[in-house]
Amino acid sequence: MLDAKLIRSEPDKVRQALINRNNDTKILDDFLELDEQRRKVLWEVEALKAERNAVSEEIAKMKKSKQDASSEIARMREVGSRIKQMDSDVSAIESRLSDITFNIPNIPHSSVPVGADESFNETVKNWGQPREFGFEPVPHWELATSLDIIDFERGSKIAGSGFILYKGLGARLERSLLNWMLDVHTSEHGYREVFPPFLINRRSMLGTGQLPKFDEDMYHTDKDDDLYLDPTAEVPVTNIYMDEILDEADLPQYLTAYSACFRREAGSAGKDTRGLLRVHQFNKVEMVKFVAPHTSYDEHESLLANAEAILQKLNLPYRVVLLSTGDLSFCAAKCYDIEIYAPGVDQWLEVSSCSNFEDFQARRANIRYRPEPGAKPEFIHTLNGSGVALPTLVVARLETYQQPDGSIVVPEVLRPYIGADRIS
RNA sequence: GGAGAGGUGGCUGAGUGGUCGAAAGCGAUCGCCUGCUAAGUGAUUGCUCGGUGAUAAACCGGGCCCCGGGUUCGAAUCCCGGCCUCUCCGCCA
Repeated sequence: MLDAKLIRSEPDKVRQALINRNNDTKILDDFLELDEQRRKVLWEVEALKAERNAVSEEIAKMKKSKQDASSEIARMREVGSRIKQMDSDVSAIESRLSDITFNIPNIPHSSVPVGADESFNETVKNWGQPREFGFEPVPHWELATSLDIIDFERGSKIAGSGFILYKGLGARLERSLLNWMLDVHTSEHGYREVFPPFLINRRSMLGTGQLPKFDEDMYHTDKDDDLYLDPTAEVPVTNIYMDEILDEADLPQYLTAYSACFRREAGSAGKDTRGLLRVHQFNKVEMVKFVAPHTSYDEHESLLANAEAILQKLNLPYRVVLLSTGDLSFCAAKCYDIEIYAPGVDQWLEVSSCSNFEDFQARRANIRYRPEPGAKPEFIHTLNGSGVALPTLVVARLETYQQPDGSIVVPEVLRPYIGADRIS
């Protein structure tokens, strides 16, 4: 969320950000009005409390010297009940205000192209050449089904459509990719591995911004637990330091984690959802960074490079897209998407999203650090990027490395993990 | 799931209705002392909201002793609910 002081003092900046994001600005006006109201009521109730504190102290003294304090007590009884009423007014206002604040998106960074939708996104890099085929490449669901490495029908039978059953070398490939990516990030990119819970409480979901806006995209446990299935390891990993004040020496901190990811992806059906293109449960390796504010844009570039390295090692052509203000996600100040080419479906598919949230998530999750010993705590900056998401990676992998006979070549780097050089 | 114990500042830990934002110790910061280190010594040392002010320093006020309610003129302290931790029992991959 944004700093209330910033919204108050520079409302035009916030208004412009909302316009650039193609959002309604009414939310800003609601905030300003309610914020004014809050301070007015707060001022009154605090004056009453100050009086109560002072008189209570006098009462204590009078009682000690055996004086009669009954008229003061009677008066304070009145004051007390007014305070009670006003306190409940304040908390009603504050809860409405926090609903509003939690729904105001981040302000895009100045380097983000301004535009209402994805047509304003900028491709900033192309790497590799899509492979030339001497035959017609087939989509991954055909390859995987005929090789019996993914069983879409039985996956649906067990859980429903969008839930995938990997078999044999398909399962092995899944596991190999996860292990290999984690190994690359930990041994070559300086990340520390963590293995987080997959069920997440409400507070954490608020902290990283999945709630309150995207409730309907999340799986939620029934009964009284009030737990969400994690939609990405970003959530549990970023919230590791919720409500903490880190030392400057603790930064920067690079964490990487595998998690299964659960998303409803409600309303989707049709051509773009076949095979692995849109699933409700998938595997992903995520990278999360906690950094000092002045370093976050450099850290953002190296985060992107860490994700790119995975694709380069697999020799999969990709492009890097800088998202425009209209396509930028709610919490992000700046975001690069990495898309890989999948020849069988002839599409560029998002395989990673690398975002700098600046202090937006840190403020929600209350994650701070001391710039130096004894200094006032400041909010840190958080970043994260997929490193990378498996479904689209597997799609591109299968389709790119397919052979005329329907078998699939295993890239060099994965052979030690899979224990085979070809899936056939 | 059942029974019990407990949750106080960066840490240890005292505090059962008023002068307690909280003793003491440790740690940390700044200074003094010291050939260096250690020891000693003095001072400082929480977070947050609002106001005045320059979105400074400083000052004034509110709130915070796990969280939320309640009792009371007044709550770290009493009562209720919740969360978490530990111990024992049960169940279990």
